[in-house]
Amino acid sequence: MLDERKKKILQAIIDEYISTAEPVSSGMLTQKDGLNCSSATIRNEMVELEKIGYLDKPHTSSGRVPSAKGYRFYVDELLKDDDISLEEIRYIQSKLETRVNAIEELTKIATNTLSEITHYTSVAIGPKTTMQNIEEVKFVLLGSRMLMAVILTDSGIIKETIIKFDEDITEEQVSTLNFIFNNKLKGKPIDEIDKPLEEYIFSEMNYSLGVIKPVMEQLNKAINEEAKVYLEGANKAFELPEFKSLEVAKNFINLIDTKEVVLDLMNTGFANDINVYIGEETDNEALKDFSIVTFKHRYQDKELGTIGIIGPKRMDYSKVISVMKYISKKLNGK
Amino acid sequence: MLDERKKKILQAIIDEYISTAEPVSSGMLTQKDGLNCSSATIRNEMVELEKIGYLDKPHTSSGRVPSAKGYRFYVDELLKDDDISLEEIRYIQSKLETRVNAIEELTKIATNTLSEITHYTSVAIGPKTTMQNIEEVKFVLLGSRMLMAVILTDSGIIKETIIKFDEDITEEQVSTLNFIFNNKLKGKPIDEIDKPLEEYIFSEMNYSLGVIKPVMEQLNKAINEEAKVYLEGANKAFELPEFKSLEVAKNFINLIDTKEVVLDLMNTGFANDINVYIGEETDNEALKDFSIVTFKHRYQDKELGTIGIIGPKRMDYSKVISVMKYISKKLNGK
DNA sequence: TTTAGCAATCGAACATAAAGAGTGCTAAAT
DNA sequence: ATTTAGCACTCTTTATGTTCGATTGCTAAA
Repeated sequence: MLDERKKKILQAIIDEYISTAEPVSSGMLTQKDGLNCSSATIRNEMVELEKIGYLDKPHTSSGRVPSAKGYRFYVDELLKDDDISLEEIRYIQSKLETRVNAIEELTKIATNTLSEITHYTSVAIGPKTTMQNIEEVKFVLLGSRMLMAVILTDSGIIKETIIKFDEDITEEQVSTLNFIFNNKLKGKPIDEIDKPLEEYIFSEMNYSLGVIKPVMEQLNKAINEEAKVYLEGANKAFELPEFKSLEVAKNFINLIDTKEVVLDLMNTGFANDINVYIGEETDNEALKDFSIVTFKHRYQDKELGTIGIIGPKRMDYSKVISVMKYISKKLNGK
Repeated sequence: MLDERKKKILQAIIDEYISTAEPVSSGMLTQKDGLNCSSATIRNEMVELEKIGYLDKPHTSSGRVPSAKGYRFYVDELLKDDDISLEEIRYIQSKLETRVNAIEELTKIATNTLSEITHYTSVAIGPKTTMQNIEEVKFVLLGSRMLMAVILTDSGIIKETIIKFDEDITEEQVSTLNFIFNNKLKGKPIDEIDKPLEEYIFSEMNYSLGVIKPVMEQLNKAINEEAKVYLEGANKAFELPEFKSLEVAKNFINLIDTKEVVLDLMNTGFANDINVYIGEETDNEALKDFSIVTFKHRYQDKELGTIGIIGPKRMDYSKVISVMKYISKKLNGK
């Protein structure tokens, strides 16, 4: 579709624009290696590239700027692979090697590392608990009127919640609860605990356990709770030249404060790949100046959440994608 | 120290500036009720107020702006009390009435409410676990190589942590752990669990329980973990006129992203009062354009954390302080 | 002690000009 | 057929000046 020279020029323009944030002129490009032609020739090519929508011009007499379509072509076809240095690899390794006990912590570390290396803002959401199967539910009595329920799912996610009662709970009641839940629910999908439990209680216990109602209520609440969100390096964004525009800055803040838009995007996307959403591609006004790159965080191929980067449309896709691929692989293989 | 008229003028200037963010002119003030004199008289008074450092002038021919010292006088001497409407009281009540099971949730709700009502950004930090006494420690086996430890402190804070082992743990070992911890540690300060435990294990158990080391390590880690931080309404700040300045916006983002400065400030402050830090008063460059108001969140007089507001120097101290007082009282009395 | 009056000061808004960067097009060169 | 030199044209940026209005400080009268 695009001849070699056009590809080279497009790549050069995008690389240049990514690093300077300034419109790229034909004159500038003649100074690059590999392009053995005059500025006039480049100008002619630029008109072509603009015609097919890969480039934009802020105004008549300015240099060119990549369009969303241009970035898309760049990401899909021109990307340098493995744009990650040895130091970066070492740094990531050292961070991920930290011995952690809970998956949440690992997610946090990964998110932080991603932001550190790319210098962009990084977001993570925990897994949807509702999608997991129950491995084990344990109840612990705290004081005399408080119960903690700990749910362990088959992918190792741990979720705990507290249930308060207006009257004292006995150790015996706790044992009964533990018995019921662990015998009847093991391996069941977490969002379907109501039904088997109801059946069981009805058929074998004759509703004898009065504590079951508040427990079920609180468990349901805990399970359906929104996944936790981690945000790292929001301040880094403010060093970017695009944040000179108050409009852009404000949009960004709204994006990461309400989180809704970003999370929606993170919940779409394919499981086995890195997903790139470039500026206005998503048809969402709030995202027009930003790009989002996400991947599903998996451990031994079980989905544990989504981690993403949010940065300017002019983000260093090559680096971001390379680093993500590496982190994703490391997380999964651990 | 200040005669009545000067006080009135100062108050009028600050009130006006708080609501408009524009330098206040002598002419403007003559239109206010209660000041029955000409603009020239007010001008004379203004020079006086400027001389003692309560007012500033952006430039020679502009109106006056309150200085940090001016705000300080305003907060200490001129504040309208109970600047809170019936609707606001109702709103706060309805929010705080929500039945919650964990203290963390209540803190979150209070923080959110505070931000909603004042329209400023609100921050909360949980209590320092180290300052509490242990009420109960419970261990739960999850799977075969994972242990969850749940610590209940005397002020009702619950802290849980996960310990992973390289070999299987038996239910018996768990029982032993529960026995040791609950018999030897009840009522002890949480940051001193090592010593009595060590003594006990040494004298009565002869180090027989091999699992104790990783448990202690992880417990210590959990106890000394930084307190959780809640942030609400960061985006609201961007509606303020002072955020037209990119400099200010950037400072703000850094403040709430790194959090360090704000948390330091929140950790100082007196327990029984509302603490106000106005702009450059703190000698911290990053805070020069902002004010911070904090209070200790208590329940039945036990300290549960700190909640604060961060807003422009020109914040509505009267409203913020009134609302805080009310929320503080409500939280404590619950 | 207060106030009217007024010159002086400064910022904001607007207009204008000059400089510089970059383009598109034309016509010549390869 | 392609490439390129040359040049007019366009648009931004920066600097400069001008006007307008708001507000002050000061002086002198009330």
